[in-house]
Amino acid sequence: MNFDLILNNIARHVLLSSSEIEQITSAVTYRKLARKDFFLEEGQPCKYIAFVHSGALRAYHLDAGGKESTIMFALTDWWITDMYCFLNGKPAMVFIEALENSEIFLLSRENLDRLLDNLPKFERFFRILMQNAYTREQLRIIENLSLPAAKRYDNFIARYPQIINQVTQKQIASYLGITPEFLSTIRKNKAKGTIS
Amino acid sequence: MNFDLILNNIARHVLLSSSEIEQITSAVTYRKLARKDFFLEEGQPCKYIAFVHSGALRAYHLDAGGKESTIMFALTDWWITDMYCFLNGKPAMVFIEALENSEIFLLSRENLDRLLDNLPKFERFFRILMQNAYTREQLRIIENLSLPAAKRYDNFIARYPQIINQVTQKQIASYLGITPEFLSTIRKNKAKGTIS
DNA sequence: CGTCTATTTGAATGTACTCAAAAGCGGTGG
DNA sequence: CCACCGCTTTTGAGTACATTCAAATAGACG
Repeated sequence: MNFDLILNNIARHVLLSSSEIEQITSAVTYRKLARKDFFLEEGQPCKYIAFVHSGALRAYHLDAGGKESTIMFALTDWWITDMYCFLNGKPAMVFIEALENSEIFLLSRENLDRLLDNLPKFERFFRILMQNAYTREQLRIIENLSLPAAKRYDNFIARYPQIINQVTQKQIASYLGITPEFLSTIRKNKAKGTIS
Repeated sequence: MNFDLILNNIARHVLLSSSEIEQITSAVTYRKLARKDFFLEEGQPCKYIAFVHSGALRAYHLDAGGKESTIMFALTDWWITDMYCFLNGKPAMVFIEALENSEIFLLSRENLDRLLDNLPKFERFFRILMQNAYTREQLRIIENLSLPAAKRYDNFIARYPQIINQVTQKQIASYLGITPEFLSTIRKNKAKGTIS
């Protein structure tokens, strides 16, 4: 089992001793997901937080009318779960599916709590993880409120340039809160402006 | 100086010893804000996180066209700042103004870091604060993407029933991402449905 | 009391959506 | 490995939701 990626992800924020490394690696479990497998389904208990070792996942909400709203993408080296339901023991509000064959590390609520209780470094790491998640979502809210769809698309592409190879336009549209048809016309208009 | 409210806010998540209480109370400073005073202005350094001891604040973004987008409200017993800029030392992206005469406690970045370094309990408290902030924003994003404006308004009123006495409709509209005129017609339609 | 801002109302406009159909592309199985 | 099938993307027409602009009314603050 290769823990380099997940340990480096943590070590980017806190320095880990070999004992701490040992406790962390023994707290997580490895799992493979095939393309289109679900890591989590709406209504199910959300028992784990996932670290993406390889591949790509997507979390989305499905409303009564069947409309998908993409909450987040998680590429390699990202953490993902339905955080509210994971932390509060509620049934999941979202689906999380593998966009391609993926490998993830799972951390259960009980093991997370044990790490938080026993390793001050991990408490700090998780605090920083939550800080970053919060400020990222805050920024997304500011953009959703203040920018038109075309500009939000530009920013998305600029911020996550590598993502376009792994997700469909339909999925990007549902992340931006617009229809795939409308994203298509946005892209057409953009192309018109370009001299090639 | 009455620290009961802020200490209780923290003690809701972690138990504090008298030494810890002493370190926390000596890390914060008290400040009064008159109605319409700014706690923070766009472009300025964001040096503090604020705890609202009394009154109410509002954070909003102002775009090039002069349109306001309300990021969050903070009533009594809430924490507020431009978290991204506070944590990363960037100039503020938002204005934070007092909606009425208010009293706040300020915690500087340096003092926050000291508390995080010296008090594991405070690190835990702040982690939980960030967790809650993150999951709240996540929920807001889901609603913004999947619900029509009228439903978002209902949810807002249901979630923060006391807030309607302290903020204007114009401010609520800018929180929901719609114009005040449109919120007005939403309310009119709602009233029509009601037999009184 | 007077002024300034918020709220309501209505008309005209525009942005983004729905529906439908054609074209493109990718995955899968023969 | 190619051909088919299904899903994604594009395109266009018609529509609906929400905006802009303007003006009248109401309400709040100094």
